[in-house]
Amino acid sequence: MKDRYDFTEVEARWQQYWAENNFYKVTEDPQKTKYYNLEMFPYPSGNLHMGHVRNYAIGDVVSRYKTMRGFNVLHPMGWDAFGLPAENAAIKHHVHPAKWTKSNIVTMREQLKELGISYDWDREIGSCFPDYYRWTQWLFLRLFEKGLAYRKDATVNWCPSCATVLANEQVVDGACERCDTGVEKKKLEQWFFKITDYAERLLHDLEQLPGWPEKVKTMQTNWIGRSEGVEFNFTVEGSEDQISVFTTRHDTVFGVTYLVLAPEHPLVEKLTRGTAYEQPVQEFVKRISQMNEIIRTSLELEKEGLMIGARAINPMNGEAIPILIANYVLMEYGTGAVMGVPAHDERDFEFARKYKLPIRVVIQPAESTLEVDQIDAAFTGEGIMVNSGPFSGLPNEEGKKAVANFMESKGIGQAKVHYRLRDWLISRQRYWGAPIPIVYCEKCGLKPVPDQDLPVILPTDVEFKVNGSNPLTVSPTFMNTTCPDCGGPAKRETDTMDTFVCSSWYFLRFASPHTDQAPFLKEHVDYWMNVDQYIGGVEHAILHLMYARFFTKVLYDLGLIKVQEPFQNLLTQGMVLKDGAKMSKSKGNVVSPEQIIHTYGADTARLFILFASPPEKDLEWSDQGVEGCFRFLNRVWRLVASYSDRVAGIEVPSSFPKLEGSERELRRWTHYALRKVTLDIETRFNFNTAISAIMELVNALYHYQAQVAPEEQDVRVVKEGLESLILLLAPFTPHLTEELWQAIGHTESVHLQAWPAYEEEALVEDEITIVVQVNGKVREKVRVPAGLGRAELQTTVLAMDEVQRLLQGKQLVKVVAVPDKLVSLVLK
RNA sequence: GCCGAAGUGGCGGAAUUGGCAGACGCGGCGGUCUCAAAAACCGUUGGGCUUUGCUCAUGCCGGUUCGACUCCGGCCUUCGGCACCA
Repeated sequence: MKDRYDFTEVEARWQQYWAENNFYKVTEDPQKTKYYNLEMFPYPSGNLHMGHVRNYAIGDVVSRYKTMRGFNVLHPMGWDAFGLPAENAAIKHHVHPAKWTKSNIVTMREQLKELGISYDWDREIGSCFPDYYRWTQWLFLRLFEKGLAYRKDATVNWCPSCATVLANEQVVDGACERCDTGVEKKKLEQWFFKITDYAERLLHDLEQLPGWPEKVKTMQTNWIGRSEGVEFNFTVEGSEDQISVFTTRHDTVFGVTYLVLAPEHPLVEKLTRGTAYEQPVQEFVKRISQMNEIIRTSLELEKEGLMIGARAINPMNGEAIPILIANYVLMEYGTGAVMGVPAHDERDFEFARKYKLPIRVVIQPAESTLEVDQIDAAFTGEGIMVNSGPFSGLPNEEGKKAVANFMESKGIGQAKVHYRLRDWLISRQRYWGAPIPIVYCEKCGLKPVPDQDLPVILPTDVEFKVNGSNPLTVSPTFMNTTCPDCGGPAKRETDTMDTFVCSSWYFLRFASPHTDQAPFLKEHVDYWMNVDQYIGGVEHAILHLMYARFFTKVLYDLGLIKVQEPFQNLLTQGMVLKDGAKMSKSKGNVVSPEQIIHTYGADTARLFILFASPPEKDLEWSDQGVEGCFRFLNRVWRLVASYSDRVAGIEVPSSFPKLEGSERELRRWTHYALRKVTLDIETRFNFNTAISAIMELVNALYHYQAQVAPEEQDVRVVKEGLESLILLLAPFTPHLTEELWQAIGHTESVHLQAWPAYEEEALVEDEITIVVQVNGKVREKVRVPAGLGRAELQTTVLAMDEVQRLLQGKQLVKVVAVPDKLVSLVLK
């Protein structure tokens, strides 16, 4: 064995060994318990960044640990390979997106291999390849058949400079993330997935996910935004027209003093046509609709409204109240009309003050009395209903039920649940995405592409213009097709799918990555699903994780899979920071993984990133910390090298006789580390404390080496320590440990070994240090036999000279003795 | 504004069930080796003080307890998410 730790040579050699032996290939094995471990697949942007390294290092520890524990581990990797940057590269560098993406994949695959991550590369997939997106299209068609994919007019984010629609997440502070042009609102016919049909299940089934962080579940709950209320109608005075409103405060329905419609409400035009209000209302509506949504929905924007001349009748008390339109009422939520109760709603109060609308108190708080002419804020708390006809005197929560029942029995309205969640807009006016498999026939109209004609392939003979327009719309070879029904001329849909569609089912494709019969084979998916451990950044807490859950439920309903939730356990890793900020080119604080790997090796990089912080917390990068980890691995190397010749031929006995002194101490450290590392990984993924226990074992081994003369050393105890050290370190630093495992006399890979068990007896100590506290402060320490009972412990401690000295001149009020821990004395 | 998370040495962090606060690592200081340096190794390292010991100290104020980083009440700060959702 070499004296020096040559990481470059060691890492290259073992990577080659793993590749040549297809070492991490996995197949379905009904004899073994499966474990599906998945990290979020990356967008192939060109290079791995530290966030990736962290994500995949964490995942690799889990995989290698579970494998050593005897599980049949599925650990795949692929590429979320459609998306905007490829098109930007096409425009800027005149490379085709496919070519650019492929070369990025080659680079990043190489980098992942250099990190020594244990992927089954035979299962690699890429969402931009026809053998994958064929099935994305196939799944689209299943949603289409179920009515879950549909077209409707929608107001979308439009970048005039790029001539395309942007996703909400591509709009940063009201501007296009790419060219910084202000985003406009535009009405376009777009494709949607009806995720709102699944709102209740998506919300309810969160309860079935105890292995998810509370934080993520809360975020999803808020995003779905369930609210219970009633929907009921006001009648427009002197006409048959009904205005439906939704409210969660039906207990305040007798306090309604006006009605507000969204400017886009369909009745606005009808009610003002030919009246004196027509002109000003039209101007108002035009002005509001030209505002972009970011400004319009910001809280800073002052509430603005306008009377439209008509009045509405409150069905509960027959009162006629004015109708207004206002900028703060959204057409997309509820019914697009809101009842105004200024006394009990902050927004209504502000609005009523501004426009001198009447205010009527209908809920009185318990402690005080609200007077209309004195209140300076809405009262939104609990109280007793007043001025509310037959409901006066009821506590408002009870009143809610009574009003709802009354409305239902009289046919005025009904209880209803609304959600904040909107349908998922999936169409993009982009080239580099999965084409939506739809054609428009002049005669037959909108027709789905038949399954056997899939995939609808992206054409390659296209040109990318600087203005960013979708080249599909000017590609005759793509656009012109024939109708699957009548054979007549037809045009293809030129929109492509949001990349989140592709990533909503990729975890299923890993079960059968190469089949051309179906998106996945049932026997494979039923064996592997669901994902036992999913690991990725918290930035996907809502979008990706919600969409993937939605797809899973749809596929369950279609009978294609047996699980209703895709990810059993979720680990959201923290960010990698440098100087307290997220690494970014503009801040100039980027540390390149390649650079670190070439200077210190992959094992050092992995070890540092796992040691610096627990996985779910943010991690502060430290060059000196990396060096510390490198020093540690060198220390491990030299330790093993110093013993390798002496221990190679030695067998570690299955049990040791009762040892004393240094040998006993060393065994205690060995088994302490075995226990600590096992529990830290098993129960809470705290790799940082697991690694510190391994460091303590190394310190103990060095200590033993320094304290005991070479000829006195017990090589069996040493070898047990070294073997434990190497096995415990194997999931963290896979290359180094392969090398060291061989060096101490083994021929099989360290990663094929069983995870070592710890021995409780080796941890037992004969004597324990007990702390003596006086009035809560530590005053003395004493060694006593382990397991000494409460009474004996108390007697022993009280008999001590030092303790007697402390007691002098004081009165002993109370003694608390905790075996193996402390004795606490209360003195007066 | 609402929801959530977090505040511990010079720094990253540890303390798993209420029981010695600061494990492990970084950095600092002192030493060994060396002509010298690097590397490596050994020792030391929360602050203060009148230094065999005492005292302060886990964001702040209070409470419960023999005993609180940990539990309870009230605040402050930072970060993340949502934000006119009727």
